[in-house]
Amino acid sequence: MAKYSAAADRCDCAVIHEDIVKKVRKLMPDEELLLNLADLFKVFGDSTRVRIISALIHSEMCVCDIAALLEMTKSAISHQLRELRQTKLVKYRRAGKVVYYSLDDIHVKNIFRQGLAHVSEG
Amino acid sequence: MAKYSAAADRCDCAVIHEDIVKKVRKLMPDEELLLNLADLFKVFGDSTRVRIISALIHSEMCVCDIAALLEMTKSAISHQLRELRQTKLVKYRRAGKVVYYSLDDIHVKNIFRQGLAHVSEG
DNA sequence: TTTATAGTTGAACATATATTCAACTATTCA
DNA sequence: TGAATAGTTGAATATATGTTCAACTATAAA
Repeated sequence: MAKYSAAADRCDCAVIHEDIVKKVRKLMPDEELLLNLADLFKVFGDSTRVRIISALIHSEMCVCDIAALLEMTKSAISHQLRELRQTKLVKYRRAGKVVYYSLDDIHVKNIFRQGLAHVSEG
Repeated sequence: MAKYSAAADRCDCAVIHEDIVKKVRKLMPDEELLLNLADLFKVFGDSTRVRIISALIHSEMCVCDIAALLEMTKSAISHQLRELRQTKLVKYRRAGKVVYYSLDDIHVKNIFRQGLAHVSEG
């Protein structure tokens, strides 16, 4: 997410409510934390990955089974699992030729369910 | 998110654990719901939008103030606010020339905080 | 009406990213 | 050892998307 570094070292308008801007600036989390937060949600923001997570909530699964379940190639699934691994949302164990993936975070389910509650009511 | 429709009408491997695949398939939410879920998280998955949400948690703000706070142009902010409007995560009211935005969903704060808890612990 | 400011919008551009394809590694079994 | 299967990986491709730019609307004040 390297944003365009050009131009935006100053906004193109006056601050209308300086007091509010100052107040909010103090209350907001660090820039870096918000970047990490956006990156976290970005991982959830893809239908393939969401479906993988949605599956792993119910059971540990191997790559082949996930591919069959989602009707996609092993390669496509494997690429997405790598992203989920790198962001530490899933863990894996190898048993012979088979690699089993499962959720690796207490927050994953909560974040997932919270989002699900939102879109379910919508 | 129109995925590549090509080829993927069948996975390129055998199902190893048919019982698990069948069981998980039954437990998973509808395809459409998961698509909506991914779209929801996608909105949170951008640093600019996350920063906007993070600001609006603390106070209603006008476009100019948000632009000043985030050191970005009004146009860039306005484009993102439109996305947040379309997904019904923010609402707005006009007062003269000024348009004030605020959060428009009980879930937004919860989803945000849940994610924040995750990245804060790391 | 004229001017100024707040905000919006569409197109263009640059960048990010998901899937495909082919080639590869790892493990099991004969 | 050789064949078969599970899974991974890098490059290429297609697509999605965030910011910029310029032009626009809306409102207020002179």
